[in-house]
Amino acid sequence: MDRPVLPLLGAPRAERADAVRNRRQLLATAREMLAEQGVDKLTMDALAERACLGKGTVYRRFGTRAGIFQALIEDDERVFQERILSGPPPLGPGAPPLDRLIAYGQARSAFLIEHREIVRAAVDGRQPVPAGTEMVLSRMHIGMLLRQLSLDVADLDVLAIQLTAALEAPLLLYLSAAELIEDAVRTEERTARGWQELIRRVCRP
Amino acid sequence: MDRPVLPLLGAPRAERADAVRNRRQLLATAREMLAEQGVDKLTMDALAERACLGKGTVYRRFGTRAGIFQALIEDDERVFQERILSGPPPLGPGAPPLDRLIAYGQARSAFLIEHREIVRAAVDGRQPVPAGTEMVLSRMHIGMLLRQLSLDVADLDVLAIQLTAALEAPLLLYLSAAELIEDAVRTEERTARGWQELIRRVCRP
DNA sequence: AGCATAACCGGACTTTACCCCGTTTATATT
DNA sequence: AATATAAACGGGGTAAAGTCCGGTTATGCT
Repeated sequence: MDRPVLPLLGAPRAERADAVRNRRQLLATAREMLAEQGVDKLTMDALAERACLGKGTVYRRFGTRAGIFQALIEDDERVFQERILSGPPPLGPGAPPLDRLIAYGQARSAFLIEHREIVRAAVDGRQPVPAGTEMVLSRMHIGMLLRQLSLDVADLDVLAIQLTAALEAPLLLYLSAAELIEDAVRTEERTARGWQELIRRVCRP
Repeated sequence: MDRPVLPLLGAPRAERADAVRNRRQLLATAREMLAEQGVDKLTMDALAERACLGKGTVYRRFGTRAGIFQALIEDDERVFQERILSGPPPLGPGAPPLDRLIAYGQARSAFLIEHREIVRAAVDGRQPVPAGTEMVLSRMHIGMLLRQLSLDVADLDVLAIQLTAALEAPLLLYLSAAELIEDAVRTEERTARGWQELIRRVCRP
């Protein structure tokens, strides 16, 4: 008569059905508003009202304004992650780690540029714990590929963080919005080439 | 009888004396509050009141909340910059560029860790033009040293941005506040070693 | 099915960033 | 010294973020 121990410690409990529905509803509405009016018209009040829900609900779901954008990105990241875990090489498995690493960086920066508005809005200086899980994906994947390369490096975790930062931060923090908007294509090209060269240099035996 | 053309186009005019005094006053007050009560008790109203100035003044001086922290950092950066421009080697001039590059990264990460609270508060996701001038210093200096190394690299500017990001972003975005607070010393060591190794690898002939 | 309870919901309330514009003041010119 | 003017000041006003808590509802157990 012991209960099925599925909530295996740590998964406190499955999300309630109405909660799931509301989250979907909120994310969908957020995307609509984003498409129609841009990032800064997306206020918590407006979102709640348009989704026909209370403001409290919005906050319980996402915690903070930046949290909404983090959730949106996580959502988009799922399909991106598919391409990495089971898509065709060199992005997916099958190619040599070095090629995958280069391909990953190029795909990732394209992704970040494509979602630049959301991605930047997800950065929140006030939260003590930095941003969201955004970079976890990159850090883990880059870390894994680095491990496969068996480089002679003392602290692979630190290297993974540094490379992740080199890949993502220019688009999050350092390139001016103007550069990204006016000439996204050129920026993407330079970034892609730069990444390739950086990785080649770092990973030389 | 033509006026002395000192405001040489671009320096629209010298700042008025009272404005200078008020800015100093505000920065000093901000530091006091920061030391006493931490970052998030530093509100615009509280700062204005404590400095015996109007709110409007605060905003004209700094534009935004994040702007205050950017100004504080810029202030601290001046003495840091001295060490680089005219301090003893290897940080200052005189040492080979590779050594200076490594030394710079280590000094810079120590600086960022020491000022972690302010630095993070200076990051503002809502402003379209990224952060402040914070990273300009790093990008320029790293760019200069890279140029001196005459590496065989296609796009040195991109490399400079990437390395700057690898240096700064972990401390701005990616390391959790917990790691930085609980074990700042260890974090600093790992970062410093990691930087050294990264630079060595990137700059191999 | 009925019940206990934990999770969820809503929206009024508080706090805070940021704007605006009539008033005051420093500075350059005569 | 008097004056013109551009800049700086102040503080009340707006809108948006984030908090709270009494009422409601889904879910698991009997």
